[in-house]
Amino acid sequence: MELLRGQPAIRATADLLGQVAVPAVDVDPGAKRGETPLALCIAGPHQNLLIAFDGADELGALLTARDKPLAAEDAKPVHQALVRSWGQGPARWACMRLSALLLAGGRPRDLTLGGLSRDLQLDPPPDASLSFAAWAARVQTVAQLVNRLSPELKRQEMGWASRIEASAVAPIAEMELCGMPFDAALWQRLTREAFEERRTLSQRLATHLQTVQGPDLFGGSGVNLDSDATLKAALHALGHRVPDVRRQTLALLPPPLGPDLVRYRELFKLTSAYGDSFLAHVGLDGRIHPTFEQIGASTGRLSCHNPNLQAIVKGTPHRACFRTSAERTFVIGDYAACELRILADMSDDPVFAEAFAKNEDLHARVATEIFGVKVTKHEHVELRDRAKAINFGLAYGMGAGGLARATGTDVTQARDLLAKYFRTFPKIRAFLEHNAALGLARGYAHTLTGRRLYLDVGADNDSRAQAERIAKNMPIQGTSADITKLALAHLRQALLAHPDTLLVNTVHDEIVLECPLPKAPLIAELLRTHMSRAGAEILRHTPLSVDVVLSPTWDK
DNA sequence: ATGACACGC
DNA sequence: GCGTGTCAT
Repeated sequence: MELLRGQPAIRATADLLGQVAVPAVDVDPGAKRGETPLALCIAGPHQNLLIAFDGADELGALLTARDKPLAAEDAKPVHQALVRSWGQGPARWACMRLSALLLAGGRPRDLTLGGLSRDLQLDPPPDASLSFAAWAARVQTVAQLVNRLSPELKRQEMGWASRIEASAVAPIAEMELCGMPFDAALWQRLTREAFEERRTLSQRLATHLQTVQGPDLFGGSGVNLDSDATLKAALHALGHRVPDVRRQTLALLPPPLGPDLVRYRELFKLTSAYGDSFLAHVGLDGRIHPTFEQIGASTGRLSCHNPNLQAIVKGTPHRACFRTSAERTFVIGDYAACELRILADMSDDPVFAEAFAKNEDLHARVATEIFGVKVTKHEHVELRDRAKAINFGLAYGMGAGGLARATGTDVTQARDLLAKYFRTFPKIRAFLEHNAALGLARGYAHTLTGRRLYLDVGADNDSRAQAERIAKNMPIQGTSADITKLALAHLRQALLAHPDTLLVNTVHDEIVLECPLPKAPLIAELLRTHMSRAGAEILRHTPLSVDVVLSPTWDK
């Protein structure tokens, strides 16, 4: 097969782009791993081109400057390869994987090219490693599949959700390339200190526990503090009848044993998850480059790994290791009470609506309504805490059991509290129960943009209750994900005019930018504008308020 | 491989 | 409720 280059390649590409609305593209496997790209394949359903990837800038402009999306089997790595070689990529992608994931709606499905071809009764694609011709045939199959998946998404009322996913590919792909600026030396120092403290603490704990167990061969206590089972046994031997060795349980033990054990477990976490394994993810540029899964959770939220930047402990020195250079700053945008505002919008509850319109302290307002006494951040704080626990529980789809665990009460009391809550907010109860009934009847829950999550409803009561919780919660959590993804897409386009400003991270309802210090106020306004605009596009009448913070480190 | 735990939202 | 990562079994 002919490998085109130079002017003939550009002419052929222009021809193909004129004939095919959404052509599929792919780059060679090495290019996806970050090596210099060798070859590019562009295909329509009935034609294909193979092009030598030798720095034809004109080709890049041709592919990325169009208003229409490009298609790919898995768009993110292709986008990254295009950005690495041309400094730019298209604004939207018709990604076969993401489309199939949306249609699957949380049900297990074979997302490979072969599997999807079989599902849609297309000819099985050949093995790409066989030849250039086989590769081109595969890319052609991608073009055919995307042509079939797109109308299916529309038919299932997921056109809006899929357009959001299509425009979130570029910002997410570019965020991975950017990474977060990171102070590895500081991290190393913190880890070393944690190791030291852990060692001395483990020696002190050994002398306490030794009294029952007796010293082992090596003079230690014989109790492996890192093993839940042995630690529990040792505590039983000392007469502490603990049900488990969770932090909350250990905290109740008398000093110095209790506090020491709590601190030890803390340090254990810090030295394992945050030790050298974390440093392995520092790139050659000194920055941390995680991997984002665009539809990582069944609700539509992103997931993050290697490392998981969504689980960095707040309020610890470790967080300050994410730090910009002196002449730059983070601009951190955070949706305030996002899930609750979505709940307010979707349920049309008047009290919630008023509280958010006036920007009141919602937890205090809810507590005042439920308990019939005036509650503020200072008066009757314990009542505010209980209201807050319910509000959070609702946002996360907790049942009475979960609420009891969260508040430290028994299930009866939790049920009581929930009943009181729903008497006070009948609209919220109606909305949640409507969602549960509709979800079970239709077999899926959905967000405001049409994103679906299919429920597997078993025969038993537990499985039914589980499905109901998901049906109540997914529309809220999933709509939050829709909004954040839409904001990422808007921001990516807006930041094309600010090449010195980078999109570096996102954590569910938070977006982190990095820019030069002098333009931080401008970027802060831009971040706030686009985040609230995304909210306004999806929610019907509840404004989303966005807290924006400027900081050289990643804390708020 | 799996369960327990701890972190985030 | 949804995730990821670590360790011990």
